[in-house]
Formats: sequence, C-alpha cells, structure tokens
Amino acid sequence: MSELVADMEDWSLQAIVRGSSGDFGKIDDMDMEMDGPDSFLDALATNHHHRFDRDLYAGFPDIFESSTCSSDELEDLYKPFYPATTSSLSLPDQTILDFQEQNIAEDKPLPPSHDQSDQSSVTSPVASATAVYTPKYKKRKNQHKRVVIQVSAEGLSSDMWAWRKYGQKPIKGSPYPRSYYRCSSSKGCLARKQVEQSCTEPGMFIITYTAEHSHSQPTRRNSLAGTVRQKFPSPKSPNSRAAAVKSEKSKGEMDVVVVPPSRLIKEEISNEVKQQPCGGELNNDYMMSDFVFNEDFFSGLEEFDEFVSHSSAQQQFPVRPCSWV
DNA sequence: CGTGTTTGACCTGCGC
DNA sequence: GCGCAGGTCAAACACG
Repeated sequence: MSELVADMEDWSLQAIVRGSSGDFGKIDDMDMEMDGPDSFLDALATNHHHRFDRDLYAGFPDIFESSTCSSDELEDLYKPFYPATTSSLSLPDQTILDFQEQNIAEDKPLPPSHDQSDQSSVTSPVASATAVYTPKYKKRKNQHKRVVIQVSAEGLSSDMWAWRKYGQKPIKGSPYPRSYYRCSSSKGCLARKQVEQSCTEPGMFIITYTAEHSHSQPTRRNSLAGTVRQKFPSPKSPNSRAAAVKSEKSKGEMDVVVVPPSRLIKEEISNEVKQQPCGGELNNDYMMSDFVFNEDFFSGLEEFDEFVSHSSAQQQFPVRPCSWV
C-alpha cells in the first residue's frame, strides 16, 4: 500500500492558488467571513523575509465559523484542496514568496488551430483564456498568473505533477542556472515551472509556477516518472533512479493523509519565530505585528481540524481527508 | 518505443 | 534600431 501524502502544503497552496486566482466563485458565494485567517495573514504579510499576500488565502476556510456549513457547502469548499478533482498546483514543502494574477485577455492574434483542439476540455478561467491564444513565444509580462515559492531540496521532489524539462538558461546575477519545465501529463496543458537555486539561501530553491493545469492530477505512472527524474535528474545515476522508482512502487495504492490546517499555521508561525533575531521556539502567546497568536487562536484552529475530520460530508469527497499526521 | 534530459539556436520583450 | 536577457524550440541522446 502506498501513501500519497497530500501534505498540508497541498492544502495551503491549493487554497492559496485557487483562492487568489478568481477561481473560487463557490467559496465567494458562501459569503464566509474570514476575520481569523485574515488577521493571521495580515500579520504574516508584514514579515520581512517572506511575502504573504492576504488575498492568497481568500479561499482558506473560516476556522471560527465552521459549524454552519452544510454538506454541499463543505464539499464545494474543499473541492479545490483535493488533487484528484482540481487543476490547481500540488506543491511541496515551501514558502510563498509572491503571487501575481495577470490579465491574459489582451488583444492578441489568433492561435494556431492545432492548439485549440488540444485544449477543448479546459475549465478554469485562466486556462480557457489561454486556450484561445497560444503563441509560439509568449509575452514575458502580463501573460499568466505566476506563483513563486521557495522550497528546500526535499520539497523539490514532492511535487506530484509530471514535469518535462525543456530548457535551462544561465541567469544574469545568479551563479545558478534556471531550469524550465512544462507539464507532461497533458498535451495541451500550459502549466510551466521554473526552478532555480536561491543565491541568497543555499540549499533552497525558488520555483515559479506559471499558468494552470488544464487537467486533473496526472496518472500515477506519469507523475512517478516525473517525480523520480526530478529527484535524480542526472542520466549518470540510473541506479539511484531505479531505486527511487522501486521505492515509490513498493508503496502501492494509497490513502490520502492530510496535514491539518492548524499544523501548517503553527509551523509557519514557528518558522517566523525562528527567523527573528532572537530565534527560539514557538510559544503559546507569540505576537507578530500586533497580532497575538495565543491559546484561543490555536484552539480555534484545532476546532476546525476536528470539524473537518469528523464531518459526515467527508464521505462525499472523492479523496478522503482520512487522517491527520 | 515511450518518456525524459541536454543543449545550442532561435524568438521576443524591453531598455537604451 | 540595436543589443541584451529571458523563454522556448527541437534535435540528439539516455534510459527502462
């Protein structure tokens, strides 16, 4: 039995990406108030090291108002978080650095006809827009929404999308080259990914995702190949690659384990604390930019975890948030 | 044979 | 208009 760990990063990032992309109409319709998370994000947004856009979390559920959600609402609410049902990104251990949603509906020439046929199934606003315009070389600016994240080396390998490298370029001012990847799961998918090593933080990598996937998560076979090849990109390490494949295959079919929201937020705050001049551990009453992360705040998060994990509406989910880790 | 990487050439946007 | 830098293409090759 294998185990796909739909890590909290998946929760957070899918929430982040979709929540800010205008693709969260259902959640908007729910007219949920976001006082708790917004305040939290406001605090994070002021941190000097990581740039958090509070709008990125617009799709994140309100942890203080959970008991009023109906089953349908809950399903709608969580659809974006489940890899099997969403075209959003599945991302590894990471920190959000930046996000842009850029208007792509500009006056552009008509696309080549073969590209249109490839993308007849796209559903998201962004993908739909790009489906009618796919120039051979895309404009550098104002083209697609971009998500910039920073991940550790381990985080690089936990992206479950299948990517195919199509280029590498030295970047001026950086000792490290930038690698360019495109989604290899679907022929017409416009999703792109750029990876470069951070020159300011050794061991960390900056990943830029561009455009959305026009399909659900890739098949296990494809994603496995992509993942393994990313883990061991050098063709000179076939043994390592084979070992990784064997390791992945040995896991077999999986349950989905979702890290609870409270853990992500605690870890995020903890990371912030460690980056303060004094370093140290996360206390129960940590204050950041005039927002106090106290006991009440964390108990609210845990109530939300509890609500999601015990909700009967869970059974309707195509992928079950079966256990917290 | 299918899928992936490598890498030089090419294209495009942008600043001057 | 020119040159630079970034993004993409596509042929060659590797691997299972």
